[in-house]
Amino acid sequence: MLSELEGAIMLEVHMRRRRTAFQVRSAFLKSVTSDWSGSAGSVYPAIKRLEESGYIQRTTEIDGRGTQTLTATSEGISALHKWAVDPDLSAVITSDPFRTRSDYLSSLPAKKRKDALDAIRVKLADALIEIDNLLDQDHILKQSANELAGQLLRMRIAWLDGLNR
Amino acid sequence: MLSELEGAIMLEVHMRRRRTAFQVRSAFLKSVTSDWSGSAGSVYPAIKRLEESGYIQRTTEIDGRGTQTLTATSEGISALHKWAVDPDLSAVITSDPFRTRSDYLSSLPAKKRKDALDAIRVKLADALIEIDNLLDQDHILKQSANELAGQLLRMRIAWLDGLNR
DNA sequence: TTACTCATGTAACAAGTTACATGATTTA
DNA sequence: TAAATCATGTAACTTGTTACATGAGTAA
Repeated sequence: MLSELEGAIMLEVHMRRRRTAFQVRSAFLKSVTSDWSGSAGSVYPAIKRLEESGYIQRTTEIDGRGTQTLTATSEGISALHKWAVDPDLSAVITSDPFRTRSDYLSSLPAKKRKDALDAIRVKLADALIEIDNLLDQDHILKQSANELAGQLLRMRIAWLDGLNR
Repeated sequence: MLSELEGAIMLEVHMRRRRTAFQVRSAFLKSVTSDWSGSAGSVYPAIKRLEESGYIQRTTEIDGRGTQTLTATSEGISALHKWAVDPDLSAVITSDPFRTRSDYLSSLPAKKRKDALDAIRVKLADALIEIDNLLDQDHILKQSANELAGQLLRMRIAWLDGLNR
């Protein structure tokens, strides 16, 4: 089964029909939801693995720059589908730094707590604005993901507001 | 700054006043929100690091079993607080397998999509029942975390329902 | 006495991060 | 022509996973 990073790379390559490793990296680097750092040391080896598994095909362009265009093979598309629809993977609750801290934060004495929560709310509001801006633009391929990220932030803010009352 | 795993270990040790490494591991292993696997190979080295940083103190009990009780030092408590209230860490949007798949799932043709979403909804409902059961019990120290995990699952289910309409 | 739980740890392996290294093309 | 961007990759290091190794205490 594909790893989360491998699946995300396959998604980029397949959904956009063709991508270079550099474009995949850039997408991760720019993503507001910092799912993956997009570090060269993770993306290039992962693509190498996907190629060795026969999920990705590489075509070297004749542009002197050595640009390599990646496309998903039919086996790659199958593997991607299997990975994407697996119900267990979609039900997993992964680590959330906000959730990890929530009980500690709510246990703080009122004054200290208010200061901490106010600073956090500011950052959450900033992040939300950034995501809402994205939703106003094109980004058709990431619309649901950005929508869900926005909902997550709103959920956190609502939780903070519930505490301070 | 503490890593997420180190912070979570400090939280366990500090919030419960004293813990053995085994108890910390067990808490992670049993946790419904599978934030950390609780593997021995991650917990024991992390505790070693925390001890070397002077954040945790180790007392070996005289029970023949070699049980080692861990307590947080005052430096450890300071580091924990700094880590817990850092606004940037609370605003981070970490990887979410459900969100990663959301755009792919919504792009599927109606029939295929319905089958996939139905299977996922079943798993989400199961996970939600498990969390709601936990909330009915004691678990005072993890109440907020479990509450937020439940809200996350409800959010996913609502998103699925929105698609199938 | 057998099985389970409590208890600590290491070794091999896999995967990710940061930093480095290199060079072509484009834009100001 | 200098700076930014496009483009690919490796090396050292850190962290985490799986599996192994060991042994004491407890309950059936």
